[in-house]
Amino acid sequence: MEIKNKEDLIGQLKEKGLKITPQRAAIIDALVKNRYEHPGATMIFTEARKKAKHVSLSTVYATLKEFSENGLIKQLEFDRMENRYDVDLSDHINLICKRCGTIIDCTIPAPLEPRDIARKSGFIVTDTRMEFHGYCNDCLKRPG
Amino acid sequence: MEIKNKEDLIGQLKEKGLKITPQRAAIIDALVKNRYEHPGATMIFTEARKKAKHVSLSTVYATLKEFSENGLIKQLEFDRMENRYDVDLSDHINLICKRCGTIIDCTIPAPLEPRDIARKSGFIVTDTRMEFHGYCNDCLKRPG
DNA sequence: TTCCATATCGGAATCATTCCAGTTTGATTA
DNA sequence: TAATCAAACTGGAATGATTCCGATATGGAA
Repeated sequence: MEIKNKEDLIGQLKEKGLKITPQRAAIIDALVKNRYEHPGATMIFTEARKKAKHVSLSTVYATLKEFSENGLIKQLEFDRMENRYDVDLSDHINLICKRCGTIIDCTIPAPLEPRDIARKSGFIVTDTRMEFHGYCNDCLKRPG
Repeated sequence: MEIKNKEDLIGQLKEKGLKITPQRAAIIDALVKNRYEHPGATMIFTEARKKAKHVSLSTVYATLKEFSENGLIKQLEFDRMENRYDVDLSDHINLICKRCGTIIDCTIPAPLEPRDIARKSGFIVTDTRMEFHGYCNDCLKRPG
């Protein structure tokens, strides 16, 4: 499941027991069509409106959250910038431009060497962010 | 410069031509003293107040931003959670608990294998975040 | 001591995101 | 095909971390 299309995502929705609505179809369209832009909620809202006239921003947010939580897409979180969404769930590095916000997928495997990245893509790495999210030992022991 | 203390940071301030104020000294104290907690602005504010009675939250934010931009500390950015600050600028992985927000430093080198991390630390990785921030090719060509 | 660029201040503004309470609807079942 | 209801949608209000603002204070060079 490297390259997901609309049908794949709708299939996943059904599997999870989630409903397929015109709004969701339009949002999926927007996500797939603009996959390389790693669109944010605003762009998805604008794009989705072209297909389904009646989509609200609240719905776009709720839907993107729902999709993320169900593993259909990945949410790339930021601080003073809109979150962005990625349909490509495979392991890859995101090259994020501090100036223009462009996000480029980088599939160079294993040894994460900023120098290699730079040489191969022309991207200059000033700051690396490598985080693993999950559950710490203490929380795993604690019930709840 | 693996383990930074108060004097190191004040030295860096001088080097950069930044002023040393009671507020900044108190903020540096808070940063160093709570380094393993990776404190957020609120905790730094509370801690700094214990030393310097007159520090405002605005100043804390401005100062942390200033310090981050000048490379004295590293800002760990989040979406719906306070940003956190790290005095340790060496390459390391941050293990972030999704439930309690604890941030644990992980100094395992090279091949970033979630399984290894889990085995060595008892941390269960559900989500990896590896991002390189910098400048893309297009932006480098463009003037400004 | 003077001086001024830099810091600090509190309060208002920002803005992406979430919450809420009321309405609509997909899709299951009879 | 209609009835049913949990799930989804809606717009507007609320949230909350962070930034902005214009005024005031001050570190440290001369």
